[in-house]
Amino acid sequence: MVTMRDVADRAGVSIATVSFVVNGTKPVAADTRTRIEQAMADLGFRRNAVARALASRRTHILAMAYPALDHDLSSSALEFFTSAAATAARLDHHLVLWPVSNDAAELKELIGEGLVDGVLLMEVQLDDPRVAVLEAARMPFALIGRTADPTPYVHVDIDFDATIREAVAHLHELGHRRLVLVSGDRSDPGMIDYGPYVRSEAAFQATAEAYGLEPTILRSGTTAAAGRELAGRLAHDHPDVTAVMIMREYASLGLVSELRRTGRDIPGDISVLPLVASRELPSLSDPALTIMRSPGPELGRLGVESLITLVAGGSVPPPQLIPCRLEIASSTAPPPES
Amino acid sequence: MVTMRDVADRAGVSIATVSFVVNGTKPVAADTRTRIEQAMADLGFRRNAVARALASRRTHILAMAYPALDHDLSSSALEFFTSAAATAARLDHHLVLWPVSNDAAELKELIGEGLVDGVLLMEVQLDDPRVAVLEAARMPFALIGRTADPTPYVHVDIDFDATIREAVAHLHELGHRRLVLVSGDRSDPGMIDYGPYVRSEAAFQATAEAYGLEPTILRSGTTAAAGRELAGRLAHDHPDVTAVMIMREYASLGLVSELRRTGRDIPGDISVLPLVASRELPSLSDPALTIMRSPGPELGRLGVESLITLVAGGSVPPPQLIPCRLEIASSTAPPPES
DNA sequence: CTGAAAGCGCTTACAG
DNA sequence: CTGAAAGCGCTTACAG
Repeated sequence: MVTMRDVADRAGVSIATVSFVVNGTKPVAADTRTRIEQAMADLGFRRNAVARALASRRTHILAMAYPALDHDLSSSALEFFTSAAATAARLDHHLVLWPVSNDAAELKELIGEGLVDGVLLMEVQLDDPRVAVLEAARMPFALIGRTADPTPYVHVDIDFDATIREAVAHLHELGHRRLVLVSGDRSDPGMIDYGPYVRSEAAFQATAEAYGLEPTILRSGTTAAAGRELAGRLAHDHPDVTAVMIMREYASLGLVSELRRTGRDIPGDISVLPLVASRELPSLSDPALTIMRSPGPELGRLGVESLITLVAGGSVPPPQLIPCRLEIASSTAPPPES
Repeated sequence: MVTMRDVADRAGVSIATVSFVVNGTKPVAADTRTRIEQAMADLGFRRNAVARALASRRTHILAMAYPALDHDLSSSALEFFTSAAATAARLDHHLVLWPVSNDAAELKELIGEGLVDGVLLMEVQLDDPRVAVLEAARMPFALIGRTADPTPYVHVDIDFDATIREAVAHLHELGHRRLVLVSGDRSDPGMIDYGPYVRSEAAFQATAEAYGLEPTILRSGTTAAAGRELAGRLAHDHPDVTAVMIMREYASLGLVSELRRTGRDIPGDISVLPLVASRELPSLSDPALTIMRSPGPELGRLGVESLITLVAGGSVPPPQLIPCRLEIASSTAPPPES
């Protein structure tokens, strides 16, 4: 391994001066700098990340804490991870994966090791015990999602208000007046307080009121089978509904396939609009789905950027709320003539 | 931060002795040990991972190098990551994400930082330039996948031979005699040499020969749309085929939906068997798909275990080839009477 | 603009 | 069984 000592010797300077040019920490005379840079190139020097971390008290490592397999994160999560890791790399950082459960003790242990400068907290609950652990440890963190009152914390999240507004506007423009929002099943203990459901439902109530519509809300599990079951409930309990906004992407596949199987035309008889969908979803269904696409990559990037800003001790970065964007395909159209 | 110095002072010993009990490195008298453990508990000591790493020359950090979004890794990849990270944690390690391209220079830079003890290389090509980089840097690594001749390297991979054998056996037992294997499109430059395709095709040739069947091989892109297009080719060019084994899971969804749209009953007229599928796939389709399920979690675990063994300098862990397992649902059945 | 030196918090021969 | 001390490869006041 080539160390600063080696570089310093070859350039005829002290290791402090080498450090100054490597980090740009202090001005160095042009010719000295040139000699050092030459020596580094000759020897193939790379600054050791561990020694740097110990001396500077900054590891430049960030942790991504996510509850392993608690829900179907799958494809959005991978987009998110990749974007976050790439952003971290661009800003001279690394990203470690902490697939910790929502219980706080495990997180506390990991923090104690002193390996990371900050934590990105995914799948935040409205009342999240992990936040207290992070605060007590004075560990910088950013929320991906929001607690009930996220004001005191650095956070980035989907803008559910704007997402619902755009979705409703799209359907309303097409002529739909009987819309339903399918939110997630909250019977699961961990899900009672799940922010995306709570906020979307509230946003739908408000938006529907603004349009003078009745805000019908249904719940569904996450699987395609749950989506199929939903199709039955819809036909039986809400036969007049002409458009469905649905938050679970796998369930939307089951919903569409069961609706078609039972003779409903999509989008002729009923429009289907998945709300927080990943890139792959549209093409997985027939007809291709119009979606509100999840801003996974943007959230990953912004989460890391915000966290690094916070760690650097600059100003506290403002919250970032990013709406899903409408991507039109073939599952929404004007309602049938009535 | 509580350091070993603090613990040593409170227990009335030297920091060396504290280190011995923390790591179990050397025998320590029972009462001394008790005093130290009490002091650690009182102070809430946690050994600093960075200092440990610098002194011991082992960071206990592993890197997961994967080409970001080169293909559709999505859901299997997340299972893999999570399993790998959890295994790492269980063995006192961390996992960092390196979404590096397949080009070797970037990997070399990262290795140079000295942050990681070893690298897990995903999406290995038959002739992979990254392997040379790793070898030159004397960086321990394990392949997830295989180079053309993986013998010299620690590797874990899907056992394509056994997977194809079980898939063919399943279909043959049902009575199918006209099978087709749908492999991936290799027109993409990076894909010409893609191991999973190459090995599956070879395995199918061999297995078909053993059964006295004609080994028809088609290629398809990864998307659902590509799967739909495939349905047309199948009907037109291979009308007598009664069973399709297919390697791309999204394409299998398009294939099934297009077959049904054009009036083919599944599994009545034709059986469909996705070969390296993730857990979610079966329920995403109607009928639910019988699959050969990808051993993502097992590969993640074995990859990390093998790599840690290698890093620890023990014996070189043997290759691990894990077959996909047959999970029967509703897309395979006896062929129609002819 | 540059250097000598302390120090980050551990591990690990070495000595006793 | 335990301790004193060197050392891992950097950063960072401090002095000049």
